[in-house]
Amino acid sequence: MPTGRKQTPRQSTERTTSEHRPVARRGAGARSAERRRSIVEAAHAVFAERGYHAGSFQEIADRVGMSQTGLLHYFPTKSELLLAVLHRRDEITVDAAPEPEGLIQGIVGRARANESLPGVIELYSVLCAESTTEGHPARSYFVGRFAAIRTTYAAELRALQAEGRVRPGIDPERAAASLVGLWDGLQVQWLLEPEQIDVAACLRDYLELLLEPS
Amino acid sequence: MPTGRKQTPRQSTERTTSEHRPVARRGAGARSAERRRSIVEAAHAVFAERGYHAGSFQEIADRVGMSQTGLLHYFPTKSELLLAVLHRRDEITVDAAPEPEGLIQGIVGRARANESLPGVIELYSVLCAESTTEGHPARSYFVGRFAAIRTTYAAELRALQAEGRVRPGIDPERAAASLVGLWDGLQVQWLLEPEQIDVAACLRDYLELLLEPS
DNA sequence: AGTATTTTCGAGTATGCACTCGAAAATGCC
DNA sequence: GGCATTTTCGAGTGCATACTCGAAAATACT
Repeated sequence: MPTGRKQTPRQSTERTTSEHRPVARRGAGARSAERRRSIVEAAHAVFAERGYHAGSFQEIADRVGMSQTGLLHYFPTKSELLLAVLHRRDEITVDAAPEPEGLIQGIVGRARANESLPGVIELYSVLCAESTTEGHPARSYFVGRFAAIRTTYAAELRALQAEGRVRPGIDPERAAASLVGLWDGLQVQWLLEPEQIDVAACLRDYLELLLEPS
Repeated sequence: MPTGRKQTPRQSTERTTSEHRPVARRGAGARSAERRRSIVEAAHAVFAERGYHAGSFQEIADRVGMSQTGLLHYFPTKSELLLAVLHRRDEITVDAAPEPEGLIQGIVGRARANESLPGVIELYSVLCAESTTEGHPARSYFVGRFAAIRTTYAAELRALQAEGRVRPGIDPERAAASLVGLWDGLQVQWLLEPEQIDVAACLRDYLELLLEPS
């Protein structure tokens, strides 16, 4: 057995996720939520730039302007902080996602919007691939997230199929997985060479291939 | 400025890449090449399982059955070892790639073949995303590799287009980037849930959408 | 003002990391 | 056997890491 990493779990007696503090409301408490938010924000940036393993408490603490130990008061372990960042990211993208339009408009629009916030994409792409490594704390998060997105897209495609608007011979499940994969794969290329890759245009091309010319 | 990482470059006086030792051929020399190969092999496995940052000289040395310092005799820096691994990977996949068939057969066949060697895919997916982080030693490798693959595919698509075998309205450059992205993105999902994703089938679906039904 | 509570941090622990140094052991040519 | 060279490693360096401990400072409710 090779060395391996320690990363003790630490049980985390309460307030594991982040919301609904128990009951106690004494002392300087109002500032707490704000602090947590700014920490999560800084952690988001650091994990996006460096990845989970290479990102450190120290750097996050530096950015937020407090000591490393002060930070540990809010997030006692690194993986807890990571999960808080990921869930925060969900909130952000859900908030910024009315998606009232059809499948094409919605996806292409979101892809265009993503171009202006590269940090979010970077976090997603880097952590997503990193999470396939052994014992990564974000693994189950990404497994669940991918499954959810795939079923959502598959349902939308089946609905369009019922209207006869999908080109014949398309399998909705496979097309949903392909759509997700295409998006993520293009984003990685875009991160490496933003000039060369037009994520939204490629996605539109693909979706137009899927749908009936009508 | 936050802490940051050291990672001194170290100049590497000679034999930077790996091949063509200078002239000296004395002492126990024949074993050297074999050793290097087994080290690169072990490093390949470790980087695939853990990524570059989380993978360590110590674990690689353990697997190859030698001391960490002994390993450093062959690869004086970690990034040199990484690049050796990546170039070795190129050799492997080029060797196993006759690709005499057409675009579809070739790509789908290679995707199927990849299913039996998950380590190779894992290495590729993990390092590729990791390389988008700041100052990653594999960044330029992946930039170059993506560009090369895209131009290859784009050329093949243009050739098919000249034969009238491509569905009208397809942009070869964007389709090439999409093909690469689709493949990579699907592989990440496959790494997370091998049962749920059929990479080769999805690729075939996409390629059949690109080409004229004929 | 007093006090319970929260927030913050300085100092420390144990560990892992890439990498250095210097020398012993192994090896092959003469 | 002698010798130049290569291969190997033990010991060490300096640094970064996640995380602990205990106490001081800040805060707000009474």
